[in-house]
Amino acid sequence: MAKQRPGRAGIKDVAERAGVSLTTVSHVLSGRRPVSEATRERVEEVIAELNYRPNRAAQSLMTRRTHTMALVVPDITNPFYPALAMGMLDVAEAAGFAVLIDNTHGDPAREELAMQQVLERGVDAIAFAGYGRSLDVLEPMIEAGVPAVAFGIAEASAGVDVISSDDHGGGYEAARFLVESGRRRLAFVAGPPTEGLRVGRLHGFEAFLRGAGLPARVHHAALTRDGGYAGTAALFAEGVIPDAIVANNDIVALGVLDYARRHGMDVPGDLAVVGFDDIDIADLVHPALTTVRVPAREQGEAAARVLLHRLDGDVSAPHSTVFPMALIRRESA
Amino acid sequence: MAKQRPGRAGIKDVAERAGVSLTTVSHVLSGRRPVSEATRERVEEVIAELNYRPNRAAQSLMTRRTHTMALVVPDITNPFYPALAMGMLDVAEAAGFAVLIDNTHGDPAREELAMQQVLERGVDAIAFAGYGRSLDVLEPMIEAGVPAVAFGIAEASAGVDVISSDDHGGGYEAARFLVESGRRRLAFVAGPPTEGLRVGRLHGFEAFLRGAGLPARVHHAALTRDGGYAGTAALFAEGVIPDAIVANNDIVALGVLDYARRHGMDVPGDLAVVGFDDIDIADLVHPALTTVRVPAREQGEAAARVLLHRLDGDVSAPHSTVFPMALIRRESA
DNA sequence: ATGAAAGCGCTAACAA
DNA sequence: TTGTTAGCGCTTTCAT
Repeated sequence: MAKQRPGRAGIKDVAERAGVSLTTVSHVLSGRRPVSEATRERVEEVIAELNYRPNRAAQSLMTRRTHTMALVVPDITNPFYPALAMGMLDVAEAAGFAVLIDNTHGDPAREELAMQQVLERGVDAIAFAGYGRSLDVLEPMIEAGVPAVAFGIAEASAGVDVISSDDHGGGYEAARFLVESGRRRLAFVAGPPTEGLRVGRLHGFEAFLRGAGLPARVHHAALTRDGGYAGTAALFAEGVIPDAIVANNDIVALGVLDYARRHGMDVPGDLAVVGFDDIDIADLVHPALTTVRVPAREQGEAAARVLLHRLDGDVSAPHSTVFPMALIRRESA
Repeated sequence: MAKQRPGRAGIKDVAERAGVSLTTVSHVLSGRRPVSEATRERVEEVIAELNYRPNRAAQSLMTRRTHTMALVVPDITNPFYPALAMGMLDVAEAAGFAVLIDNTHGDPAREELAMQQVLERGVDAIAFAGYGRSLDVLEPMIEAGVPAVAFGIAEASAGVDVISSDDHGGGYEAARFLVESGRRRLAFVAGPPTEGLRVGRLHGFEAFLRGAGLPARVHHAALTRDGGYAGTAALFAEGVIPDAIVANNDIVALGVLDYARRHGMDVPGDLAVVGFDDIDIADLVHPALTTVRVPAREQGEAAARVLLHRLDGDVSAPHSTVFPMALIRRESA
């Protein structure tokens, strides 16, 4: 009777074969209403026999739920995001949700496109990672009542939950660690001064040193390996020779290491180096990089959990979850 | 009149407001039947006014198409897959498809679950990457008529297209390059002999040397950094001292580099080292690793394209696409 | 060139 | 505990 793609059984087939109504079958599946043990068994038998699987499209049409969430990232190729994605996938899938990934290349136009998709497809919730820009893109989600979380922004704003890591604390700890291991002439290779995101790292670093009554030298450079090299060169060229350098991220730290190697310095003997992120390569380079780890996987898990809660009816005020960063001691400091 | 989630307009609203029938609106959207210029304009106006977006679930119910493909990978955290994913995402999205990513952790149970999902959700096509195991998991897809492509398997088999890279050629080129740059005592640190996948690299390596009348030493070790170290140690311990080592992948090559550094060898002076994959870190270590690049992004793009073709009605015999590998010359050889 | 009407496969009042 | 019935928002014959 049901036609679906030949071979695919429909709820109608099940009902017929089991000698019950559509409704009953629907209810043994959803459990939203009591069904006698005998009937349930019979139906379940038939379901197995026919290898019946409900059609999600039809379900969604009625329930307005797709059991799908979207993860929007600027660059899936940046190792931070796969780690985050894995965390999100694991908890989402465990809850029966599928995850749709969108790669925007940081392009605002594609970000908006992603939002359109979410709306059209009836995606139930969205996790958004941009490059530190504002949350305006999420406006349509809020309007449509689609639960949303954003990564990396410190403040939970109107309608969106926020997941981030404690950059300030990480910078603070890095400085503290260095000072406690005897360093006194610390410097920080930061990103361009305009870069709004991740300045917490620098601020935390400065905060500790201020408290310790030690000077904090800072050089702004590009957030690249070359930037790290150049920044270090600048630091060594002008003023006091540093005995420890904290880099804004691991890639930059690699540039610092390059400089040290090129100039025959011993790391960590002559110069201690600390990075941020704990990217995969951090423990593969030589000397292995001491770094402040940002919990990517955990953020992904948290995002999925928050979203799941919201879908479960949690309507409390938007929440901000901040993950502590952890100093990973390796060889470079 | 239409109720949807308050604020969301339905096709009915558009029809009413434009003073035409549902049918007409549907057709200006799909273009599947001529509509007078005047009507089309009016309808499009209203669509814009109401910010109308068709409901995909309803569409799918009729058309049996979700404009969604699934990408199933064993470990999204392995840098190869994000690159592949990005390629796939870019071409899929350009064609109006969304991509659902599944991370199986290489677990057969989760692989099967992914297949179930694909079936239930009516995903239109699937790209599958396993850990070199058989394609039996894809059986349900073939049965259901869902276009499927598999990565890394050389032979296109019943019902599934295949995308892979030319491991044999890569191994061959690595050996050739080394010999042409004057090396004569080449060795290969391979994975466990049981490992079916990626032996092409070794075979290609051996093939060239055989042709060149040169001996090919091989040591099997774990496919880890430590494995690379141990394999190298073994090679140096027994028999002729090699002047060039090709490692089964970059991580293993890192282990080789470790050994060289530890024993005060100059790379590439005393020992040339070549890896496989060109993972991100390859050009970040010191010395920067010469490696044979496997085209991850390209494979993802190709997969999406093949799938799109199949969905377009291409019913030719399953095809196998093999991408050439490219030797990336850096400092280690 | 346009409309009316019949579903797609399912859920959810409302009855019994 | 179970069944009847009316849609969900859209596409698609079949008429006009």
